[in-house]
Amino acid sequence: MAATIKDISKRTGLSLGTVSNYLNGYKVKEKNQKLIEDAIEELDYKVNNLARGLRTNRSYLVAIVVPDLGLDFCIDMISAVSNTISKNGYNLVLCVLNGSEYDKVKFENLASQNIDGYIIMPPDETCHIKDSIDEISSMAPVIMVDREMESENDLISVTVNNEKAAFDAVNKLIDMGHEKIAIINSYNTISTANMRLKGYKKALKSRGISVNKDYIFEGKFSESNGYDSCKEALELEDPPTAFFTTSLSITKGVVKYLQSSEKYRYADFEVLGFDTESISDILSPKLNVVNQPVEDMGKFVGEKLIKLINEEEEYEPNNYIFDCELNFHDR
Amino acid sequence: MAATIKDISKRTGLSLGTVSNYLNGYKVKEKNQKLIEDAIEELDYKVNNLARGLRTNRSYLVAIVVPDLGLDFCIDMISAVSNTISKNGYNLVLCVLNGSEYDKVKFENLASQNIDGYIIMPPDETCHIKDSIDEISSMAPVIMVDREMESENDLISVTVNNEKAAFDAVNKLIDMGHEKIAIINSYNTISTANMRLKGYKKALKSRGISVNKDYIFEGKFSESNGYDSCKEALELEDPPTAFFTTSLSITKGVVKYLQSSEKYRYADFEVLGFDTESISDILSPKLNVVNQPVEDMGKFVGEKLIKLINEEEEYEPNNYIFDCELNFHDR
DNA sequence: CTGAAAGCGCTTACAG
DNA sequence: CTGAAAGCGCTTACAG
Repeated sequence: MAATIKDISKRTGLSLGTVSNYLNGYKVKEKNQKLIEDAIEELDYKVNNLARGLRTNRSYLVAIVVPDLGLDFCIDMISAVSNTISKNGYNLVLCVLNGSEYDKVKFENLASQNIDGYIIMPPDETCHIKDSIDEISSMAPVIMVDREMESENDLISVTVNNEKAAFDAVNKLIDMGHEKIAIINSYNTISTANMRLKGYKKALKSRGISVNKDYIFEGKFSESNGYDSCKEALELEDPPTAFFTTSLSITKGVVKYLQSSEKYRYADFEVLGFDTESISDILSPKLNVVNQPVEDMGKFVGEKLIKLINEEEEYEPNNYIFDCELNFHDR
Repeated sequence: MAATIKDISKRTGLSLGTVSNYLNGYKVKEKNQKLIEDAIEELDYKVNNLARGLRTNRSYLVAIVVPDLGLDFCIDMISAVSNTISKNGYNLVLCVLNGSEYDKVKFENLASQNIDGYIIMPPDETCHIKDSIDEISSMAPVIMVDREMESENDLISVTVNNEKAAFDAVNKLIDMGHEKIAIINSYNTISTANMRLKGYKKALKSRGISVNKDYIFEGKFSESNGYDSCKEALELEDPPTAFFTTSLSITKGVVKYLQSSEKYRYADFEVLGFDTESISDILSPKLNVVNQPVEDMGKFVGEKLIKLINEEEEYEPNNYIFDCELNFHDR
């Protein structure tokens, strides 16, 4: 059996309250402090967070809810958040909501753990958990990340300037001489996808290039969407010369098609994708990349959440917007 | 304030015990059951796992400790485990031990959460947490994954047949006509790396090819190790014609070097790597892959841990070994 | 600075 | 099948 505060109390002859005071950083007579420290050492005492949490209404648990561990963005976000909160003594509970029938149950399991704060990247089918988010957000601070989502309570959200990033990226492709640019995107019910499409259209228009509906592809953030859309695009009478892809998996699908095709060569097309840094270097020529500042975002989100939990800051609904970085290779 | 069992008790006129019995699936008069269910519905009552856990010594938390979220193996393992345990009402706490000075603190934070069971993929510098693992393993079931590690208490471990997989893979390269095969590996203090090196040597010997020390590279499981080692290998007087790489990141480094080199072409070398499925298809020619059955392993580990937690199974130290699958492309 | 006591929300024998 | 009571390990006013 693990030692409890009671054991420390018995061994030192001090009351529970005094031991507790020491544990929580309150003043204790130096002599007693020594006594307690020795007892802790000898009994190998560890605070029981369950008990502490029951009293203080704290679990020291932060939850991060993500739609898909296949997305580099998610992984990097988890990594950054994990780092930040662990420095503050918090642990990270990971909840993957992949659109399955279990999502609701998973979220309820989460809710029963008295989580101190939530970081949520909404899955595609947001409806599943919309109510749950509303409910949770009245219990603990919630920060929405990456994708916006309408909610009863206004929430803090942290996103990237998707429209501007797409606008800049497509402009760069035009600078390089491309006019026939396809976009392979997710559904525009997802806020990020919608914004990227907007930026794409805006860029074309700003340069006097008309938007060709045939060049706009919608599907999942998946390899097969990239693969199939690329195939379809190249079968057009007037096929595109460049591809603007809005996720790593879509980009992979496009490259896969180009590499496996007998008719086309990857090197003959310009491919520009969101979040593709990790595979850019292994291709020749390299991919062009729209980099999201995930690490910065994760750190920001983690620190913000801790402050909200500690009530060092008031919860004020706001949308924090980060800028992307373009990384074009030289040809 | 969230409703408690007390509120339900008041509203229904039943005792705390009866409500608790209902909640835990014990028999309750049908009439009372209805009463309770209505009250739960109206008050939107949710069990407080903190309180329940304090009594039952259960946190409904399973922890997974990983060395690096950059490894596909880790991600897939997390994904599989998460899926499995969430079906059983458990939540997953993620702890990333990346070899930093904070590792020890992170692990202690974990330990204070009364985790019901641990899944641990040891980081490179196992020494950091060796003691902690010994300590933890006397409190809750621990399953070691991927890498073996000596420990005071014998533990359950789940690994892949690394030696055989490497043996088979290198044999296949020899079948394809290669004799000058470099291995770019991690340090052989890591059990997986050590086993893979053994298999590599064994394969060469079994085919009468002498092991050339110049072809054996050791470093981190990192892109830069792959890149630098590949460069070094090709600068040898008698450079290799094939590369056997033991991780995704190493493989990426090798491919990156070959793609960016002016002297060499990626297509002229055979590259065979562990865990490289995710990037195989976007290269031409495709990569040869040693696939670890991560999903199966994760499911197995998750289910095993739940059984151990529920004491449906005795904890018996054992090493469960899974087989890898080779995936060679046709040239 | 310290001690005694109440209580966080739940479960668990024990009577009945 | 149900109720009263004790207790899980901690914190928190409140006296002193």
